[in-house]
This record gives sequence, structure tokens and C-alpha cells, in this order.
Amino acid sequence: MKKKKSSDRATELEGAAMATLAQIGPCTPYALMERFRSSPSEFWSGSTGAIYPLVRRLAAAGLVEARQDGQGKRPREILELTDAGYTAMKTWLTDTGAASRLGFDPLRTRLLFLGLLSKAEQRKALEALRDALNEPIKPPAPTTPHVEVLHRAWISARRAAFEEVAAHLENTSDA
Amino acid sequence: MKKKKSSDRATELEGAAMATLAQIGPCTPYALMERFRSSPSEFWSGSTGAIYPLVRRLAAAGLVEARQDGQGKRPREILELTDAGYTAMKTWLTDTGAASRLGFDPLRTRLLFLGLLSKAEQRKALEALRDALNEPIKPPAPTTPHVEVLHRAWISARRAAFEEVAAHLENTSDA
DNA sequence: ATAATCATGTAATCAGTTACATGATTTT
DNA sequence: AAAATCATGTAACTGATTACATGATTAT
Repeated sequence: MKKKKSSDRATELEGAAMATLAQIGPCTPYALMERFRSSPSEFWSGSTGAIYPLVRRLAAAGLVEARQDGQGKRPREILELTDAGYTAMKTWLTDTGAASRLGFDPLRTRLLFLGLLSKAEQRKALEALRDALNEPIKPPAPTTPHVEVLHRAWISARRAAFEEVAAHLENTSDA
Repeated sequence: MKKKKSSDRATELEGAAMATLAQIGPCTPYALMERFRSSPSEFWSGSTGAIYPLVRRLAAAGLVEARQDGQGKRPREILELTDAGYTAMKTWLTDTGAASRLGFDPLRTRLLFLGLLSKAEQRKALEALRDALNEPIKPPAPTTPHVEVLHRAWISARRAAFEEVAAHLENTSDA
């Protein structure tokens, strides 16, 4: 009931966790963790050291309810989003300011500095990157059409940005 | 001289810091920090609490040389990339595996869960996002043409991915 | 029976954040 | 003279990481 945190914005992982809970319904922390593990985004490892403390944080803030489901001998915790959690999730989800911020992309970071290489090295690096970016995308798990559309769109957007920058690098007389 | 770290891969911030050093030449930690602060990527805050420890880490690993430049009374440290640092930076820069990994993008994370909203809410959210994404990009600092090309390319790639996903959401009968 | 998977967690560590703290130099 | 900027750092905290540790249940 302590809403100490409800004024603070949810972090990205918290938001994503709450949204996942809303999506798949009540589940164990373990199931939540597996979701993160198999998600196409490789940014979060979905480690126990991240998930279990996260769940406790959300529970302490009254955003999820954790009820013990001790059928049989095995302890098992079922998580469910509370009303406050649903509200917080929606706030997170529709936070346009947060959404429009540029995140972090290792490709972008490197493209920024590619000019440090000699023209020959640049060509080699660009070729290697192109190969890596064109590699067939692994289907990460049983996904929905929507997830696949998003994933494909993102991959091809990155490729497009890459090609634009590559073209610019190629027809620029050396720095 | 201790190369304890040379086998470990450089983190993204370490790589970016070394690359920045290579780009602008010897400078103070403060100048390095200002670079991060004014960079168009908003992922790193470029705080003193990040930069000064980082610099010490790199110095301890023999990747940068920090020489005291006590002209006058004010203590001032000049950082310079060592040969080992240059090599490490190149290794980081041409690490195709790292570069091709998807990073983290708050827009992508949210697009993943937009299906949780009602159709009406979705339309509203998409409109708000579109507005935010179409907002004129602030010129973040005196940049080079290359930085601007990259920035523009990235922004429009994100917009393209967004529109693709938005179109898919719009002509999908509700979930 | 054995192996895989489900399920829970903790400990040490790491790399960042914000806020605090100080003071010199340069510009207005 | 005052304000802005240059310049250095520390402290408390946060939220991740990997590795460790345990044990029940289910599938082969």
C-alpha cells in the first residue's frame, strides 16, 4: 500500500516487466525471467539477480501482488499486476518524452568513430558490419506477428541508417 | 604497464572515451566529459562520477597516460592514448559482434507493448509519438558533417521503423 | 535413473547515477 | 566585483552483472 514510488517514474526494466505481466497474465518470477531471456532484444540478460530484486521492489511499491502458491512442496510465487501497477504501466507506456529519447546502440556508437580508421580499414570494417547486419535474424522464440513486424522493421531501419552513413563515408575524401 | 585488462573487452563507454581521445587528441578529463555531455546521444550523462573513475581505470590498465600539467597553481591532468590504448580502441571499434547486437531503445520497448492499449488509446499514443519523433532535432553542439549525417540517418530510420509498426497496428483488427 | 527444466534466491562485484564539495581562471 | 566556466574529485546510492547454491518436478 505504500506508494512511496508511485510518483517516481518506472525504469525501463520495471515498465517492461509490468507490461509483460499485463500481457501474459499472472505468472511466476521465473516465467517473467524466461520472457526476458527469450526476447529478441538482447539488452537485458534477464538474470535472477535482476528479476528477483525487481519483483520485490515492485511488490514493495504495491504495483504487483505476490501470492504464495504452495501447492505440493515446492514454493511458488504467483505475480499479478495490481490496479496501481496497471496505471503505472500505462503511464510508463505512454510516456512520450521517454520514448522519443535516443537509446543506446553499439552500431551507432561505432559509426560515430569510424572516421578514425584509414580508408582501407574503413572499407573492411564497413563490409564486415554489412555482413553482420545482413545475417538472417534468428527467430528468438515463439513470437507474435506484431513482435516479428517490430523486430524486422527495426533491423531494416538500422540497416538503412548504416547504408546511409556508409555511403557518406565512402564518397567523402579522407579526413 | 600492467595489461591485466587488455584481454577483457572494453565497455562501450570505455571504447567511446578512447575513441574520443584519439579524435580530439590529448585533453583533460574535464574536456572529455564535456564531449560526452554535448554529444547527441543522450544515453550517458557524462557525469564526473562516471568520467574520473573511468579515466583512472584506463590509466591503471595502461591504455591512457595521464601526466600532470601543473602550470600555475591549478592542478590539471592531460590524458593521452597510449599505443596499447590505440590498439584497444581499434579492437573495440571493429568488434563486429558487439556492433551488430541490438542496443536499447525506449521507443522500441514501448512499441512492443502498445497492443496492451485499447484501439482508441493506441491511436492517441501513436499520434503523440509521431509528434515527438517529428520534432525538429536540436543541433546539439558544433558538430562535424559526419556526426550530423549519422544523427539524421538514425532519426529517420527510427521514424521509418515507427511508421511501419504503426501501420501494422492500425490495419490489424484488435487483439 | 538421469537429465532437463522449473523455481527460488544470495553474494560479490561493477559501472553507472545524483548530489556534494572545493577552488582557480577567465569573462563580463 | 561578480558570474561563468574550467577543473578536480568523493560519497551514497542504484540497478545491473556473473557466479554460486539449492532443491522439486517432469520428461526421456
